[in-house]
Amino acid sequence: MSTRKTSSASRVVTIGDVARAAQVSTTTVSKVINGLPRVGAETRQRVLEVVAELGYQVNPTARNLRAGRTDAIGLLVPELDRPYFGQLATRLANALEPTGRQLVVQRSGVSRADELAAASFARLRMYDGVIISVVGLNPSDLEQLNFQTPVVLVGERPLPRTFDHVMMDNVEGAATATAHLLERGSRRIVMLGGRDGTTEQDMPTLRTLGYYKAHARLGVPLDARLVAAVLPMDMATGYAAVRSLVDAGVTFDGIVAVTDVVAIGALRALADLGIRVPAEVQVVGFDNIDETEFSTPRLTTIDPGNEQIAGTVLQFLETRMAEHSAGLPRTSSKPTAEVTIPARLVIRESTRRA
Amino acid sequence: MSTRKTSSASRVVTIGDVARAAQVSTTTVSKVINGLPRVGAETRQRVLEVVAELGYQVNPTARNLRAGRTDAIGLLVPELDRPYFGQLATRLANALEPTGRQLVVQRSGVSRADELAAASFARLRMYDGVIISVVGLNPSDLEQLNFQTPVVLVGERPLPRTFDHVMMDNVEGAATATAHLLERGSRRIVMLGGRDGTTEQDMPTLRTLGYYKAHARLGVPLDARLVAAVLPMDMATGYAAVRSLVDAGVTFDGIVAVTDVVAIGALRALADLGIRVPAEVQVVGFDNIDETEFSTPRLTTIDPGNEQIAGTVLQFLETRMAEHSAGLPRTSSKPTAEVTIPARLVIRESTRRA
DNA sequence: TTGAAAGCGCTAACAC
DNA sequence: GTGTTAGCGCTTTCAA
Repeated sequence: MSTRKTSSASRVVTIGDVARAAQVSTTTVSKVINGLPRVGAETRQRVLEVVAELGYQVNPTARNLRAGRTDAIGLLVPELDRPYFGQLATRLANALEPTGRQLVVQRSGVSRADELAAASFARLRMYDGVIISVVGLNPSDLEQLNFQTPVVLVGERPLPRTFDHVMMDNVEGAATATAHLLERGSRRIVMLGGRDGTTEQDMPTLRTLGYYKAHARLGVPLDARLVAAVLPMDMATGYAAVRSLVDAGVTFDGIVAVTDVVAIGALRALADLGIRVPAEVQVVGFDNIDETEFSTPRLTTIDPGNEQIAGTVLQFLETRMAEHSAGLPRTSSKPTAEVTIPARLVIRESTRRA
Repeated sequence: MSTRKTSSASRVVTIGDVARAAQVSTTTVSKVINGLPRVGAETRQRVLEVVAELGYQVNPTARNLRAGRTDAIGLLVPELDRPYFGQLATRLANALEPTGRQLVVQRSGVSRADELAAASFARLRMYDGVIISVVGLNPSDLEQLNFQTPVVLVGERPLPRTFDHVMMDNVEGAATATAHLLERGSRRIVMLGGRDGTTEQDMPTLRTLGYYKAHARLGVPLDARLVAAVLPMDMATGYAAVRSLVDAGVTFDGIVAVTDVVAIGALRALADLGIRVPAEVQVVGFDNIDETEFSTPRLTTIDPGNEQIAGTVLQFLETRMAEHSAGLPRTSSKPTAEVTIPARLVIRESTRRA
C-alpha cells in the first residue's frame, strides 16, 4: 500500500500519467523519452506532445535505481572554499566531461558530527565512482568505510592500503622547497604550518619531515622554535603565525609554508612588517595554485604534479569502474595501486636568484 | 524478469541478504537499521551482527526513491574554482549543517554541450531543494526548466520571474565603487571586464551600468575606450587586459574591476608596469572575497552582502520546501519573492584616503 | 514483537 | 510497433 501523500493538489507527473494521457503503455513512453527505436512516428509525436503539455520530467532517482548507475562521480573534499580543491575539481570535471559523466562535489567537513559524517559517506554510494581527498580525514573512518563503490584516494598517505591511492610526494616536495631556500642562502627557515612529533602521517607532518631532511642533507642545524603550527591552514592563520613569531622575537630569513594559501598570508604579514621578500626573507609555498602567479611577489612553490594527479586518479577510477560493472569483486582484482607523483619546484619571485 | 547481471562473483549485499542470513524479515532489518522501536533486543543484536559480517550498507538511491526525499540540497555554480562560489558554498553548507542536510555542488559549465547541460539539469531533481547561481546561465534555459523541485536563484537578474530570487545590487554596488574612485580624485576610470550595448541583463552589463550612473551623477565625462572586455573573467585575463590597455596607449588613473579576481590580476599587472596603487591608479573590486584582505595592496571592494545572501537564499528555500512537502503546487503559493540585498563599500588599501 | 505485501518511478525481457 | 510484466532495494501500512 502506498504511503504517498495523495494530498489535494499537484502531484508530480510520472511516466504513468503520460502513458495514460497519450493512451499508450509506459514502455512506449520510456522509449520515446530515451530516444530508442521501435516506436511509430506518430505515436512518438503524440507522446512528445503529452510530455510537453504535462511538463513531464523523468525522475532520476527511479531511473538510477533501475539502471544501477548514476553517471555521476563523487568528489569528497575537506573544504569547499580552498583554491587547491576548487582547482582539482575543475580539472577532474573537465576530464570527465567527454565521458558524459558529471562531477559532484561534497564536503567531508573535518569538524562534522559523526552522525552527519556517516550520512555524508552513505550518500557516496549513489555515485558510480568516488574520489576522496584524504587530507584531514581520519584513516579509521576510511577503513570502516567498506565500500562497494569504486574509490580512489588522493592526497597524503593514510594507513590502510584498501583503496587505490594517488599520492603527492609531500616529503620530497618539502625537502626540495627547503633545499632551495638553503641553497639560496637562508639559514634560519621557518616551517610555517609544520607539525611535529606526531606519529600521524598527515600532510603537515610529512611536509615537516621533508623540511628536516633537507636540513640534514645540507648539514644545517635546526631550531625547534622555527616550526610553527597553523590551524586551520588558511590565509588568516598564516598571517597571524608570522606576526606571532616576530612578536616573540624569533629571527628567521626564510619561510617554507605548508600550503600556498598559508604562504600568501605570510607574504601579507611580511609586507606589513616592512620585511622585504626575497631580499630579507625568502618564501616558498606548496601546491602551485593559480593564485601564486598573481601574488606580490609571485610565489615560488612546489607543484605536486597537479595535472598528472588528476589524470592518474581518473585512470585508476576508470579501471575500477570497469571491473565493477563487469561484476568483479574488489578483492578479486589486482591489488590496490599506490602511486606517488613526483613534485617539481616552480621558481618565481619570492626566492632569490642563484 | 530481472535484468541484473547475475554474473559470477560478489553481488552487492542487500537488505534481503541480511534478512535471510539473520532469519528475519526485511521489515525487521529495516527497523534495526533505522533505529526504530518495536524490535526485540536479541533480534536486533543478531541483525546487527549479520550486518557487520556481511558488510551491508543501505542503498541510498532505493531509500530516496521510497522516501521521496534525499536530504540533500543542490548548488549549481558556473565554475568550481572561483573563490566567490567556493565561499558561497561554504556559507550555505555551514548553515545547512544543523538541519541535517548535505550541500552538493555541481558545475553548470557555461561551455557545455546542450546534451550534457540537460543531463546536468535533470540531476537536480534528485535534491530536495536547489540553489542556482544564474551567472552566465541562459535565461531561456532556465525558463524551460519547469521544475517540480523547490528552486531559489541567486545572483544577477534574469528575465523570467518564475523562481524566488536573491539578487545582488549590481548596479548600485558598481555605482558606489565608481563614485568612491571619483570622489578620491580619479577622472579616467577603466571599467575592467565591462560589457556594453547589450540588451542582456547579465552581471558585467549591470555593473557597467552602475559605472555609467556614477559618472552621470557626478558629471564626469565618459570615454568608450575605458570599457575593456575581460573574458573569461579570471586573474590571467584581468592581467592581460590591463597590459593591453597600457600597450594601446590608453591612459587611466582608476580601475573598477568587474570582480575581485579580475582586480587581483590587474594589481599584478600594475605592479609589473611599475604603476603605483593607489597613488597613480586606484583600484576597486567587487565581491569581497577573502583574498582581498591579503593582496598587496589590500583591495578596496564592494561587499554584495554575502552573509545576508546566503541566509536569505536558505530562508526562501526552506519556505518552498515546506510548501512542497505539504503537497502544495508551486503556483498556489504566494508569488515568487525577489529580493535585492544592499551592497556595501569596503575600503582597504587600493584606494586613497579622503 | 514480527512479517506479508504493496509500491516509490522507471526500464528491459519477452511475447504478441 | 506495442504492451505485459517483473523487479531495482527499500520502507511502511496493516494484520497476526
